[in-house]
Amino acid sequence: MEVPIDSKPRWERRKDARPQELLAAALDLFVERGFASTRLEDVAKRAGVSKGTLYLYFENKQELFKAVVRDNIVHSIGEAEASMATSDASSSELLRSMMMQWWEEFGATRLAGLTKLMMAENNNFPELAQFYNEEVVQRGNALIASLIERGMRRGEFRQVDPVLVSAILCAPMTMLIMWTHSFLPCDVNHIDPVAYLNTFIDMSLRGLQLTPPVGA
Amino acid sequence: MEVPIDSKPRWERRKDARPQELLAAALDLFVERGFASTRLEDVAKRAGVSKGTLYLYFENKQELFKAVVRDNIVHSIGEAEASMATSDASSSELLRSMMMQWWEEFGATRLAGLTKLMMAENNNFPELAQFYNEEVVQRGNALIASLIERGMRRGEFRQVDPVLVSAILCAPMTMLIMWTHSFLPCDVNHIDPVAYLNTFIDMSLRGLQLTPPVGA
Amino acid sequence: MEVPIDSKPRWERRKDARPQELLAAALDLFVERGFASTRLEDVAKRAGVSKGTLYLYFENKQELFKAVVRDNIVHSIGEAEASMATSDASSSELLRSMMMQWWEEFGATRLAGLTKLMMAENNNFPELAQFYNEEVVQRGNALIASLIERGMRRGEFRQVDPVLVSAILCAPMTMLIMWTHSFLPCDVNHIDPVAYLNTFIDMSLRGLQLTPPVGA
Amino acid sequence: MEVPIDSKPRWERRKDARPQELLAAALDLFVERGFASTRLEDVAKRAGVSKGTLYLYFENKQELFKAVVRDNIVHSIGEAEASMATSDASSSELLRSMMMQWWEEFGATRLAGLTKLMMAENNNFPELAQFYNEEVVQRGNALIASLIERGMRRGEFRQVDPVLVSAILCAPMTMLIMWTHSFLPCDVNHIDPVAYLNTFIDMSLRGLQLTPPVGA
DNA sequence: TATGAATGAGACTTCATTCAT
DNA sequence: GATGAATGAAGTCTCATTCAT
Repeated sequence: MEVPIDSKPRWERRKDARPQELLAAALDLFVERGFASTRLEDVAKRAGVSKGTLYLYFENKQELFKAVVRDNIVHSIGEAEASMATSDASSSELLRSMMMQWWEEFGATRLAGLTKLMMAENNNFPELAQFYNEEVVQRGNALIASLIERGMRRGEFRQVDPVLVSAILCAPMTMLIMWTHSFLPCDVNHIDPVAYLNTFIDMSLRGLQLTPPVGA
Repeated sequence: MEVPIDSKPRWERRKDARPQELLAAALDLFVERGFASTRLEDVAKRAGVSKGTLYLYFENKQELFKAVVRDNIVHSIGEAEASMATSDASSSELLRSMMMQWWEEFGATRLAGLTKLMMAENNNFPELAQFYNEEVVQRGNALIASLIERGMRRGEFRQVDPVLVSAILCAPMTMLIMWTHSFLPCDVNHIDPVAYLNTFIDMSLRGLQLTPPVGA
Repeated sequence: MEVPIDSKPRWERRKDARPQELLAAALDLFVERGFASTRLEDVAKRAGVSKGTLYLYFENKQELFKAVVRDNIVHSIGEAEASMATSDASSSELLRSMMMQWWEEFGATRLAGLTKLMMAENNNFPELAQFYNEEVVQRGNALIASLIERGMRRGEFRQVDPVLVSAILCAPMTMLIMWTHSFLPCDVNHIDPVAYLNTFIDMSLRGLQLTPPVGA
Repeated sequence: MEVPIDSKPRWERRKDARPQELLAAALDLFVERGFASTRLEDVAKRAGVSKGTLYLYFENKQELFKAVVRDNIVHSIGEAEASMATSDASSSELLRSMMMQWWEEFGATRLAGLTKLMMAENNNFPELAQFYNEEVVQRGNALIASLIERGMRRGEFRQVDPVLVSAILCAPMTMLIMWTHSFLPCDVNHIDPVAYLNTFIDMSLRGLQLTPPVGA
């Protein structure tokens, strides 16, 4: 890493690398201990810098957290939005593939700890809660809602309230994270996340299908 | 209460009027502000005693928290178990009525704050998390699972994995609580809980119905 | 001091004494080092208590300072207002006696350090500046202005703008303090404050007299 | 400049364009915010250099401060001394015109901020206080004192102590600066400086007049 | 039992100063 | 000479916990 690839002096390239090192250290500790219990001194120490250096890059603790969220979550929502816009799969398949991909690339990773963190501490940090709600929750819901609308528009899904249904579809995914990060350690009946998701998607797609089953 | 006298943990043995007042005050504040942000001075003030008195009954803040959870959480589930056993309604109707009743009698009340609290703080209280998982999560899931099995047995529901489906059915209910106690204050698209539940139940019942829709 | 005169336990009477001990310590240090340079830990140490104890009695550093000002300055302005209201001396004599008394009881004492402090640091602490301006500067000026008006009303002084003149009359007194607390240590031509004040009062009274001197 | 090359203090020897830019920037910020609240980073930024560069020219913050005072304050007094020596106006008129001119050319300008600054921060810099006292305060007072003596010599003023009176005459002028730079922002009863000065000069000249008013 | 004054460790944040480049 | 990233001491404020009464 420290090999001088370009003409910049080492300490200047250092400046470019610093924020990422700090964000990585902060992500680790926020996920591990939560927001309030994470001490900035520890973040700095893990990144191999001093306390004061943090403040060269982030105005304060909350801004550091926002930067972590932006760098890790907000960014990938954009990609999902883009990929949905260009897909020509059936809405059922699209819903399934997006959910499974979301699980692989987010829910099953360390990043999901940020979701758990926000659910746990948002009441104590209203500004963070608002930020997260706007940048993540609302956008995530909107993405799913637009997928529902796509399915209805294309005659694949029956008519439903896309806002309510997207909230319903997001709930088990969030819960999966909460379980993983909360009760999993003490849960003897481990639920297999992939089986859970597949079962849920099956059930949801049946529930969304155009022609109601006989006798409903 | 149901526990033999000698097996009671020490914190429970001293129970008389005073500790109950403290627990009530602590419940209010923990639900309102979370664990870390609740100051013992405020708990004492609300209970009308001095800060020092708290320490006569609870060794420290964590023990107070544990006592609050233990004292409040287990009660409702037994009733639900009993009422299900005696019902002769269709499983669809039973599922719907139990969920709506659960919302009215638990989800919409202050007690639901304990669910949010447990989800938020369980990492800090592993022992408590296990207790909660066993006494609440598992029993709640088992109750729903037995309802699914009842429906399958009676030919009302198609064959599914009752454990997975019960986890799926519980998720939106828990999420409803999390939203109510977390992002609701800053969420502009307020979701009506009853509409949400009804939509979810409709969708789930369709997804559980015996005859799959044409073309599925 | 600690002899139990009344029925209160010793530590409880301590609570009554504390604020005064803290205010005394704070006055010492504020005067000696200024507002910004005074560390609360030092105030606490001088009062023989711990850092945290300060916060039992004063919300923060600024409130502590305000309390010091209230306890030492605001309070004595009230007395001066009262004593002026009841005096039947000539306005000239009243002006002179009030000024000399002010010097003895305030300007020449340690308290005057608070005036110097406020002039020095008000720009950095706008809230304190406003407080001091309203509670001390304005009230002090108003007191002198009302004395001017008294003199004009009783035909002792010529017609002047009482607001401007009171500002003028206050200026040398304040400057006396600034000198005493600023350049005195290095000023070789020490000015005798009493002579200075008398000269100033003589000059001012001549300047205020009803009949202008011949040839003016 | 007028000093022989070798006797210049080291900091002065390096003077070229850069230090002047730094001093100008420092003057701005010291006047605006005071000593303690001025951040060297801001000084550097305003001068268009980096923080480190400051330390090439000034040993530390205090030395920078001293340099600013030396560089800005001493100049004007010499001019006033010269202009008084050549005037043949009446001493009353001379006093009035010098005071008004002083206000226009110094008191009302940004430079006056240095006076306020010196009064505010001198306790933290005893060496600087002495310098300022000798070079500014004493010389200013002596100038006014010689004007009083001129008036007495020419039979225009009654016999007074010129040292005391000059101190008295300087006080409101300094106070005018202190007010302008201190409480003006929060003072609702804004005093017009020119009116204030005129009132003060009127009053003082009456107080200095040869023939005492009838009944004094 | 009950009180509540007192404690003191600990967290965030600022900024003068240094130093490798 | 010039840079600007990095440092770390210092200061305010909080609050769980203790203990003399």
